[in-house]
Amino acid sequence: MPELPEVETIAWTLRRALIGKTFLSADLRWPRTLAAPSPAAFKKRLKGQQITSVSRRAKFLDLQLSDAHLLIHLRMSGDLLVVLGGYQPAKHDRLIAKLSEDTSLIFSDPRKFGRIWLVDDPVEILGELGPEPFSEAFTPDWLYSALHLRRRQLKPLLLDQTFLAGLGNIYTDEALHLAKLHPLSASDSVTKKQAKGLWRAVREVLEEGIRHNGASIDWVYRGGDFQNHFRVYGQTGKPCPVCGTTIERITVGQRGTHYCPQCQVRANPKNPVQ
DNA sequence: CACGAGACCTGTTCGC
DNA sequence: TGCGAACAGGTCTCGT
Repeated sequence: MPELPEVETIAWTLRRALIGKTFLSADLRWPRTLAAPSPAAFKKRLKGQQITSVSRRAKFLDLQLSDAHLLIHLRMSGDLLVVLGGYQPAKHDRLIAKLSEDTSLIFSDPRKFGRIWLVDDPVEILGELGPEPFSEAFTPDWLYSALHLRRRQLKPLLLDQTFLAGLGNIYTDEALHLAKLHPLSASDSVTKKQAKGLWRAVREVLEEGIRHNGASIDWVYRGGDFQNHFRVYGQTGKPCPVCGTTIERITVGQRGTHYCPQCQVRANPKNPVQ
Protein backbone atom coordinates (compact mmCIF):
# COMPACT_ATOMS: atom_id res chain seq x y z
CA MET A 1 0.00 0.00 0.00
CA PRO A 2 2.27 2.66 1.13
CA GLU A 3 4.54 5.07 -0.60
CA LEU A 4 6.13 8.12 0.94
CA PRO A 5 2.92 10.14 1.51
CA GLU A 6 1.07 7.22 3.08
CA VAL A 7 3.98 6.34 5.37
CA GLU A 8 4.39 10.00 6.27
CA THR A 9 0.71 10.14 7.22
CA ILE A 10 1.03 7.01 9.34
CA ALA A 11 4.16 8.37 11.04
CA TRP A 12 2.23 11.51 11.92
CA THR A 13 -0.57 9.47 13.47
CA LEU A 14 1.77 7.19 15.40
CA ARG A 15 3.75 10.14 16.68
CA ARG A 16 0.72 11.59 18.37
CA ALA A 17 -0.47 8.25 19.70
CA LEU A 18 2.70 6.52 20.82
CA ILE A 19 5.40 8.89 22.02
CA GLY A 20 6.11 8.36 25.69
CA LYS A 21 4.48 4.95 25.85
CA THR A 22 6.39 1.83 26.90
CA PHE A 23 6.32 -1.65 25.37
CA LEU A 24 5.07 -4.28 27.79
CA SER A 25 4.91 -7.42 25.62
CA ALA A 26 4.70 -8.64 22.05
CA ASP A 27 2.62 -11.36 20.42
CA LEU A 28 4.26 -12.37 17.14
CA ARG A 29 1.63 -14.21 15.13
CA TRP A 30 3.53 -14.63 11.85
CA PRO A 31 7.21 -15.07 12.72
CA ARG A 32 8.55 -14.23 9.26
CA THR A 33 7.29 -10.70 9.74
CA LEU A 34 10.25 -10.26 12.07
CA ALA A 35 13.41 -9.78 10.01
CA ALA A 36 15.70 -9.41 13.02
CA PRO A 37 16.55 -10.42 15.66
CA SER A 38 15.12 -13.83 16.65
CA PRO A 39 11.60 -13.81 18.10
CA ALA A 40 12.92 -14.62 21.58
CA ALA A 41 15.55 -11.88 21.50
CA PHE A 42 13.00 -9.44 20.06
CA LYS A 43 10.43 -9.99 22.80
CA LYS A 44 13.03 -9.82 25.52
CA ARG A 45 14.66 -6.67 24.23
CA LEU A 46 11.48 -4.79 23.35
CA LYS A 47 9.98 -5.13 26.80
CA GLY A 48 10.38 -2.02 28.93
CA GLN A 49 11.52 0.24 26.10
CA GLN A 50 9.91 3.64 25.79
CA ILE A 51 9.09 5.23 22.44
CA THR A 52 10.92 8.54 22.21
CA SER A 53 10.27 9.56 18.61
CA VAL A 54 8.65 8.40 15.37
CA SER A 55 10.07 9.28 11.99
CA ARG A 56 10.03 8.17 8.37
CA ARG A 57 12.92 7.37 6.06
CA ALA A 58 11.94 6.36 2.53
CA LYS A 59 9.02 3.95 3.13
CA PHE A 60 10.34 2.83 6.51
CA LEU A 61 8.91 3.87 9.85
CA ASP A 62 11.56 4.42 12.47
CA LEU A 63 10.39 4.23 16.08
CA GLN A 64 13.23 5.37 18.25
CA LEU A 65 13.16 3.60 21.60
CA SER A 66 15.12 4.13 24.81
CA ASP A 67 17.84 1.80 23.66
CA ALA A 68 17.08 0.56 20.12
CA HIS A 69 15.22 1.39 16.92
CA LEU A 70 12.10 -0.43 15.79
CA LEU A 71 12.00 -0.24 11.99
CA ILE A 72 8.86 -1.18 10.13
CA HIS A 73 8.32 -1.59 6.38
CA LEU A 74 4.69 -2.08 5.35
CA ARG A 75 5.51 -3.33 1.84
CA MET A 76 2.34 -4.00 -0.17
CA SER A 77 -0.45 -4.55 2.32
CA GLY A 78 0.83 -3.69 5.79
CA ASP A 79 -0.97 -1.34 8.11
CA LEU A 80 -0.51 -0.17 11.67
CA LEU A 81 -3.22 0.65 14.12
CA VAL A 82 -3.28 1.86 17.67
CA VAL A 83 -6.08 0.62 19.87
CA LEU A 84 -7.12 1.69 23.34
CA GLY A 85 -8.48 -0.88 25.76
CA GLY A 86 -9.22 -4.54 25.10
CA TYR A 87 -8.43 -5.92 21.67
CA GLN A 88 -9.57 -9.07 19.88
CA PRO A 89 -6.94 -10.30 17.39
CA ALA A 90 -8.06 -10.16 13.78
CA LYS A 91 -7.30 -12.47 10.88
CA HIS A 92 -4.38 -10.60 9.36
CA ASP A 93 -2.68 -9.42 12.54
CA ARG A 94 1.02 -10.35 12.36
CA LEU A 95 2.27 -8.59 15.50
CA ILE A 96 0.30 -7.33 18.48
CA ALA A 97 2.35 -5.31 20.93
CA LYS A 98 0.99 -4.23 24.27
CA LEU A 99 2.02 -0.82 25.51
CA SER A 100 1.53 1.17 28.67
CA GLU A 101 -1.69 3.11 29.26
CA ASP A 102 -3.82 0.20 28.03
CA THR A 103 -2.70 0.70 24.45
CA SER A 104 -1.98 -1.87 21.72
CA LEU A 105 0.02 -1.41 18.54
CA ILE A 106 -1.12 -3.82 15.85
CA PHE A 107 0.72 -4.65 12.64
CA SER A 108 -1.80 -6.06 10.19
CA ASP A 109 -0.63 -7.41 6.85
CA PRO A 110 -2.75 -9.70 4.64
CA ARG A 111 0.00 -10.50 2.16
CA LYS A 112 2.72 -11.03 4.77
CA PHE A 113 5.33 -9.04 2.84
CA GLY A 114 5.88 -6.47 5.59
CA ARG A 115 8.98 -6.64 7.76
CA ILE A 116 10.05 -5.45 11.21
CA TRP A 117 13.56 -5.01 12.61
CA LEU A 118 14.77 -4.20 16.10
CA VAL A 119 18.29 -2.85 15.76
CA ASP A 120 20.90 -0.71 17.51
CA ASP A 121 21.55 1.54 14.57
CA PRO A 122 19.04 2.23 11.76
CA VAL A 123 21.91 2.69 9.32
CA GLU A 124 22.24 -1.10 9.28
CA ILE A 125 18.97 -1.20 7.36
CA LEU A 126 18.64 2.29 5.86
CA GLY A 127 22.24 2.82 4.83
CA GLU A 128 21.90 2.27 1.09
CA LEU A 129 18.88 4.49 0.51
CA GLY A 130 19.00 7.40 -1.90
CA PRO A 131 18.18 10.98 -0.89
CA GLU A 132 14.85 12.03 0.54
CA PRO A 133 12.83 14.00 -2.03
CA PHE A 134 12.29 16.85 0.43
CA SER A 135 15.88 17.04 1.61
CA GLU A 136 18.35 19.69 0.53
CA ALA A 137 20.42 16.96 -1.10
CA PHE A 138 17.69 16.48 -3.70
CA THR A 139 18.22 19.31 -6.17
CA PRO A 140 17.66 19.69 -9.92
CA ASP A 141 21.40 19.58 -10.52
CA TRP A 142 21.84 16.46 -8.43
CA LEU A 143 18.99 14.78 -10.29
CA TYR A 144 20.37 15.69 -13.69
CA SER A 145 23.82 14.33 -12.80
CA ALA A 146 22.42 11.21 -11.17
CA LEU A 147 20.23 10.47 -14.20
CA HIS A 148 23.27 10.75 -16.42
CA LEU A 149 25.48 8.55 -14.25
CA ARG A 150 23.40 5.61 -15.40
CA ARG A 151 21.57 4.52 -18.46
CA ARG A 152 18.30 3.06 -17.33
CA GLN A 153 14.63 3.35 -18.13
CA LEU A 154 13.21 6.26 -16.14
CA LYS A 155 10.47 4.41 -14.32
CA PRO A 156 12.49 1.52 -12.89
CA LEU A 157 15.20 4.00 -11.89
CA LEU A 158 12.75 6.22 -10.01
CA LEU A 159 11.38 3.15 -8.25
CA ASP A 160 14.89 2.16 -7.18
CA GLN A 161 15.11 3.18 -3.52
CA THR A 162 18.89 3.40 -3.67
CA PHE A 163 18.49 6.07 -6.35
CA LEU A 164 15.77 8.17 -4.74
CA ALA A 165 13.85 7.28 -1.57
CA GLY A 166 10.11 7.08 -1.25
CA LEU A 167 8.56 6.86 -4.70
CA GLY A 168 6.38 3.86 -5.52
CA ASN A 169 4.25 2.83 -8.45
CA ILE A 170 1.55 5.48 -8.07
CA TYR A 171 3.66 8.54 -7.48
CA THR A 172 6.21 7.56 -10.12
CA ASP A 173 3.52 7.37 -12.80
CA GLU A 174 2.05 10.65 -11.59
CA ALA A 175 5.42 12.42 -11.50
CA LEU A 176 6.44 11.24 -14.97
CA HIS A 177 3.13 12.44 -16.37
CA LEU A 178 3.43 15.83 -14.70
CA ALA A 179 6.99 16.12 -16.05
CA LYS A 180 5.86 14.97 -19.51
CA LEU A 181 8.46 12.22 -19.58
CA HIS A 182 7.95 8.73 -20.96
CA PRO A 183 8.48 5.90 -18.44
CA LEU A 184 10.73 4.04 -20.88
CA SER A 185 12.96 6.96 -21.80
CA ALA A 186 16.63 6.45 -21.05
CA SER A 187 17.71 8.29 -17.92
CA ASP A 188 20.72 9.82 -19.67
CA SER A 189 18.56 11.24 -22.43
CA VAL A 190 16.88 13.71 -20.07
CA THR A 191 17.85 17.33 -20.64
CA LYS A 192 18.68 19.78 -17.87
CA LYS A 193 15.35 21.44 -18.35
CA GLN A 194 13.50 18.12 -18.20
CA ALA A 195 15.45 17.11 -15.08
CA LYS A 196 14.35 20.30 -13.38
CA GLY A 197 10.78 19.60 -14.43
CA LEU A 198 11.01 16.08 -13.06
CA TRP A 199 12.51 17.37 -9.83
CA ARG A 200 9.59 19.74 -9.44
CA ALA A 201 7.05 17.08 -10.43
CA VAL A 202 8.35 14.59 -7.87
CA ARG A 203 8.02 17.10 -5.07
CA GLU A 204 4.67 18.29 -6.34
CA VAL A 205 2.97 14.90 -6.50
CA LEU A 206 4.39 13.86 -3.13
CA GLU A 207 3.27 17.11 -1.54
CA GLU A 208 -0.14 16.66 -3.07
CA GLY A 209 -0.30 13.11 -1.72
CA ILE A 210 0.67 14.24 1.77
CA ARG A 211 -1.84 17.08 1.64
CA HIS A 212 -4.53 14.48 0.92
CA ASN A 213 -3.25 12.16 3.69
CA GLY A 214 -2.15 9.63 1.09
CA ALA A 215 -4.16 7.48 -1.28
CA SER A 216 -6.65 4.84 -0.16
CA ILE A 217 -7.30 1.98 -2.55
CA ASP A 218 -9.27 -1.18 -1.95
CA TRP A 219 -9.40 -2.58 1.53
CA VAL A 220 -5.97 -1.73 2.78
CA TYR A 221 -5.31 1.88 3.64
CA ARG A 222 -8.01 4.23 4.76
CA GLY A 223 -7.99 7.86 5.62
CA GLY A 224 -6.49 9.54 2.58
CA ASP A 225 -8.25 10.63 -0.58
CA PHE A 226 -5.47 11.26 -3.07
CA GLN A 227 -6.90 8.40 -5.13
CA ASN A 228 -9.55 10.88 -6.25
CA HIS A 229 -6.87 13.07 -7.77
CA PHE A 230 -4.87 10.60 -9.86
CA ARG A 231 -4.08 11.95 -13.31
CA VAL A 232 -2.89 8.69 -14.87
CA TYR A 233 -2.52 5.96 -12.25
CA GLY A 234 -5.40 3.52 -12.67
CA GLN A 235 -6.93 5.79 -15.32
CA THR A 236 -6.47 3.42 -18.27
CA GLY A 237 -8.96 4.24 -21.01
CA LYS A 238 -9.87 7.61 -19.54
CA PRO A 239 -8.88 10.95 -21.08
CA CYS A 240 -5.63 12.62 -20.09
CA PRO A 241 -6.52 15.65 -17.95
CA VAL A 242 -4.03 17.72 -19.93
CA CYS A 243 -4.72 16.84 -23.58
CA GLY A 244 -7.66 14.43 -23.60
CA THR A 245 -5.76 11.57 -25.21
CA THR A 246 -6.69 8.14 -23.87
CA ILE A 247 -4.44 7.00 -21.02
CA GLU A 248 -2.64 3.76 -21.77
CA ARG A 249 -1.34 0.99 -19.58
CA ILE A 250 1.86 -0.90 -20.29
CA THR A 251 4.08 -3.13 -18.19
CA VAL A 252 7.47 -1.79 -17.19
CA GLY A 253 9.72 -3.79 -14.94
CA GLN A 254 6.73 -5.99 -14.18
CA ARG A 255 4.77 -3.05 -12.81
CA GLY A 256 1.57 -1.70 -14.28
CA THR A 257 2.46 1.65 -15.81
CA HIS A 258 0.00 4.34 -16.80
CA TYR A 259 0.84 7.21 -19.08
CA CYS A 260 -0.42 9.57 -21.75
CA PRO A 261 0.99 8.62 -25.16
CA GLN A 262 0.53 12.19 -26.35
CA CYS A 263 2.03 14.18 -23.46
CA GLN A 264 4.75 11.72 -22.56
CA VAL A 265 6.83 11.24 -25.67
CA ARG A 266 9.62 8.74 -25.50
CA ALA A 267 13.11 10.12 -25.82
CA ASN A 268 15.85 7.63 -26.37
CA PRO A 269 18.85 8.27 -28.59
CA LYS A 270 18.87 4.67 -29.72
CA ASN A 271 15.21 4.67 -30.66
CA PRO A 272 14.26 8.27 -31.41
CA VAL A 273 10.86 7.32 -32.78
CA GLN A 274 8.05 6.65 -30.34
C1' DC B 1 25.54 -2.84 -15.49
C1' DA B 2 20.75 -3.26 -16.92
C1' DC B 3 16.86 -6.02 -17.29
C1' DG B 4 13.44 -9.78 -17.01
C1' DA B 5 11.56 -13.43 -14.45
C1' DG B 6 10.50 -15.69 -10.27
C1' DA B 7 9.67 -15.56 -5.24
C1' DC B 8 7.34 -14.09 -1.30
C1' DC B 9 1.68 -14.02 0.02
C1' DT B 10 -3.50 -13.30 0.12
C1' DG B 11 -7.49 -11.26 -1.64
C1' DT B 12 -10.33 -9.14 -5.23
C1' DT B 13 -11.76 -8.45 -9.78
C1' DC B 14 -11.91 -9.71 -14.64
C1' DG B 15 -13.06 -12.55 -18.54
C1' DC B 16 -15.06 -16.42 -20.59
C1' DT C 1 -22.95 -19.11 -11.41
C1' DG C 2 -18.32 -20.90 -11.62
C1' DC C 3 -13.60 -20.96 -12.15
C1' DG C 4 -9.07 -19.86 -13.46
C1' DA C 5 -6.37 -15.91 -14.78
C1' DA C 6 -4.82 -11.46 -13.91
C1' DC C 7 -3.82 -8.03 -10.89
C1' DA C 8 -2.53 -5.38 -6.48
C1' DG C 9 0.65 0.64 -3.37
C1' DG C 10 7.23 -3.56 -2.60
C1' DT C 11 11.58 -5.61 -2.62
C1' DC C 12 14.92 -9.41 -3.03
C1' DT C 13 17.54 -12.77 -5.72
C1' DC C 14 19.03 -15.08 -9.69
C1' DG C 15 20.13 -15.77 -14.61
C1' DT C 16 21.31 -13.64 -19.06
